[in-house]
Amino acid sequence: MQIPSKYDASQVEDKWYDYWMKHRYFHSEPDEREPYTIVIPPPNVTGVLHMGHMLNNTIQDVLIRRARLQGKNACWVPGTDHASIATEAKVVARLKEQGIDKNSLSRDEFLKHAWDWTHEYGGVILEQLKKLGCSCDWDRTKFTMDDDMSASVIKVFVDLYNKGLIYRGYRMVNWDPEAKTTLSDEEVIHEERQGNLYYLQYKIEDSEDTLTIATTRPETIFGDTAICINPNDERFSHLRGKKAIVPICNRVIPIIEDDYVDVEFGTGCLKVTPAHDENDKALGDKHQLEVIDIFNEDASLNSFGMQFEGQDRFMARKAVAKVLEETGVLVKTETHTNKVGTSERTKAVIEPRLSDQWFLKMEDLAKPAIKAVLEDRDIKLFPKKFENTYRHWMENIRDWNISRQLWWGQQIPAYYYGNGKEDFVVAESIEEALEIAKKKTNNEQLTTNNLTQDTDALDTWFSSWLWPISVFDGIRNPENADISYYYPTNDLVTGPDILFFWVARMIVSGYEYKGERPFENVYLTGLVRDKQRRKMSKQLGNSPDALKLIEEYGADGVRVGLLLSSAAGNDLMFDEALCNQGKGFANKIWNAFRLINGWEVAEIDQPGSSKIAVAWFEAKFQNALVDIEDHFSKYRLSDALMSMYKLIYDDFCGWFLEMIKPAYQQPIDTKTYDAAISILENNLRILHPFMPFLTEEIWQHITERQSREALIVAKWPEAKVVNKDLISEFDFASGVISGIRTIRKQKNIAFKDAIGFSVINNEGSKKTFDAIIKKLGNLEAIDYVSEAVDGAQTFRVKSNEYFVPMTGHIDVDTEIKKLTEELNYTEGFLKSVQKKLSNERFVAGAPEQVVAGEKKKEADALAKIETLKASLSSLK
RNA sequence: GGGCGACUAGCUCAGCUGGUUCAGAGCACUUGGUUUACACCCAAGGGGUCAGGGGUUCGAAUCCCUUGUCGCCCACCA
Repeated sequence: MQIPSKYDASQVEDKWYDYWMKHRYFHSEPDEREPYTIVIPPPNVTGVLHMGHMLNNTIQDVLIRRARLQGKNACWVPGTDHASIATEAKVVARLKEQGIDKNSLSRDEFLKHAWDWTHEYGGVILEQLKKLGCSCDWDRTKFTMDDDMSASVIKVFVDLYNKGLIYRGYRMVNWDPEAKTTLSDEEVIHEERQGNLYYLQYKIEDSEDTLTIATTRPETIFGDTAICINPNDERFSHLRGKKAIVPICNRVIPIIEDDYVDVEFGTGCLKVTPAHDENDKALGDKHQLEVIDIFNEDASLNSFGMQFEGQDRFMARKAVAKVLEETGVLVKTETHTNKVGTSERTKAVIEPRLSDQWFLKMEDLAKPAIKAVLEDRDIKLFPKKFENTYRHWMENIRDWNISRQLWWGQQIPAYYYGNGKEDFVVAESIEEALEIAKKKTNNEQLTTNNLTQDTDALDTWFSSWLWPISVFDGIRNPENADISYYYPTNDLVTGPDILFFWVARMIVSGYEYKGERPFENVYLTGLVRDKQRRKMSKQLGNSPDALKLIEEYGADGVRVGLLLSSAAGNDLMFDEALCNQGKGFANKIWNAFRLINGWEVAEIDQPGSSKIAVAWFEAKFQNALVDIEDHFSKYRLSDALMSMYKLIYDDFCGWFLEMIKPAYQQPIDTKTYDAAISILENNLRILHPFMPFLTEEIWQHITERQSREALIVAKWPEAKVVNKDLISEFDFASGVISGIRTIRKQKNIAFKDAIGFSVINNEGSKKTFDAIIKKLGNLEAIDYVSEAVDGAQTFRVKSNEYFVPMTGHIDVDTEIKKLTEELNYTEGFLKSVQKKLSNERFVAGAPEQVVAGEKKKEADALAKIETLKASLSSLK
């Protein structure tokens, strides 16, 4: 059978994915094994795969595949999120393209369009995850708006309401004028913006006095209901109790005093607009000021804006400023940078707005979640630095605005039976609501027709915060077999940007609804950036097409590329060159397989060099296994991968295969061949989580004649005792081999020409690897001698001296120069060691081990100096 | 404004509670190589006052202080 010398991922990947699916290897059912569970951070149902997803899901797949190999019952639950605000915006935009105005549709009609959209695009991203090799249990795929998922959300809402934790309140909230909905505080991103500070002159009633006020938002003067000065500010003491006149609209407003006002800032007086600023609202409440809302829901001015009615706030700002300037009210403008809240989703500038909204009280709910992470350490965050961030947020947690003025989402299960603010009941269904309403009103005549459901939908995060429970139906059926078996889940892999949105809230809901943690470890990945450290984004166009990358480098190549340099929590500087390195690695392994596969096996004796090679690699493998285990325990996946990379590239391909490789067209002995196969298989086992396709392909090639199960469900290698002595003996031997190669290079001796070789074994080194040195150095023999060999090139490893006899002329001067340099260096080194050792405080203060180490260095250096001197004198 | 974290080779990063893992890795680079597994390869190399300054110590990349630069999170100053 002809095997191509280049590994072609495209020929392989779909084949194995189908094979795994067909054999249902990804599927999990509760059994007697230990469970290992991950729930996917559900991507937006209509989203497409980007680099962040690739990284995130590669990590999850590595973890889940490793757990599967370790014999655990691995279950990775996939799914998508309805992403109410983003999806609704997309649907509205699409309708607009079709000439349909959302407002002309009924809620049900709109939802039908939204579901059509969801069915059309929904799940594309999940199909893309399959290309990446993700071994999710697709039978368990969930969507946050599935009937059972929505029912869980509603049930939780009702429960929290009945516990008194959900309330409806008239509050200042974050209003997104573009999406025309409120947002939670977490969905507001503060950005620094360059703006102006406008100095406006207000007239004082019945007086010639004026008052200058600095504001960033002149258009809000129509909502002014007071001027505030600091009571301690003597500059304004003459204005106490007087009234000011708002320019343009000429409303007369009181001048109030409050020490909230900073005398240093601006002019030391503040215009108070209670409808459009949270602080002003607080001031207004304190001083019982009128509240004038001047904006429509799209943040254009309403009738209070007079001639500016209908203008957008930013247009109005300019227009108002212009009129104020013309009328002499605007005395000056200064540039001013300030932080502006923007919508996470629509990027629109947030407008503080007073409205009736639903809130969840967080303070008490947060307590067990704080304790779990920071005191009991039941949940561990990787990297640990995020615990500080978590603490800060949780300890200053504010009530969560959970209502959205959207249709795409779970509709709030509150039913109004009258016009009063409190005339509502909360229930899981309208029928239940009716019963409660009847009791509450003592009115048996009420029918469902008298009830109107609240039109708001719930924040998407109010459904995803239940994800680890609701995907197992643990809200509706708390004792069911799945939730009992899979919950709590093990690891959660996500980005730090949703630590508050999602992770913290899942912890909260986990303790509230299951009484225990939702997961044990949280692996927070970094952002994927480009080489220039820029965030990858659609606008910049610097985000590569995920599927194209997979086409070009293979899923395995991309996975390796992503993980080669991505420590938890550190941003990942993505470079396609890394994927190419991954692809190259795949090809390297492929060719190692080709080499072994091509050998003819014969019943011949095993050479001593092969026997020791096998023992040595086994030691290296076990040593690496310990390292890898340690890296995994710390979620250092890059380091685990790098350990494997070096093990396979250097130790396996570079050394081991060269050690056992039979001479050209010679057969290999059975013992060595079997050992090589078994070693290759172990390599494939540990590498499988990172490179599932390539490893499965080779595994199946090997096992063609043995008919075993697929690699995906094979067993992770067992840990054995590491033979450290063998490893260090070889490290010495490899130094000798390097020395030989260097001389070959310097003297242009082709590898195929065997050379003579002698050694003065001052170190008393063992001869374990002599056969290997002979083979890899292509030596005629290794002669142990006690005298320096004349007419030879020399090199030293520690105090051992090695000689390669040369037939031609030896350049004595060059040899002397080389030896002298080495001698000078070693003497300098010895001097520094001896200086340390002659320092009494060092000898007294340092631990014994360290002092012994220094003494050993001294002895080694002395021995080496002796041999160098001997060589030198013999040359002279 | 408050907090957190980083700064080590050209690049990306390891270096835990001070001393044999102490100056490292991978990539890149230089030089040589048609050694029949692989040029997506092999071999041999070069390269860093561990951001600057100070301190503690017998000993500091590692601990402390300070300056600088960058990043992130939080925060209602018009």
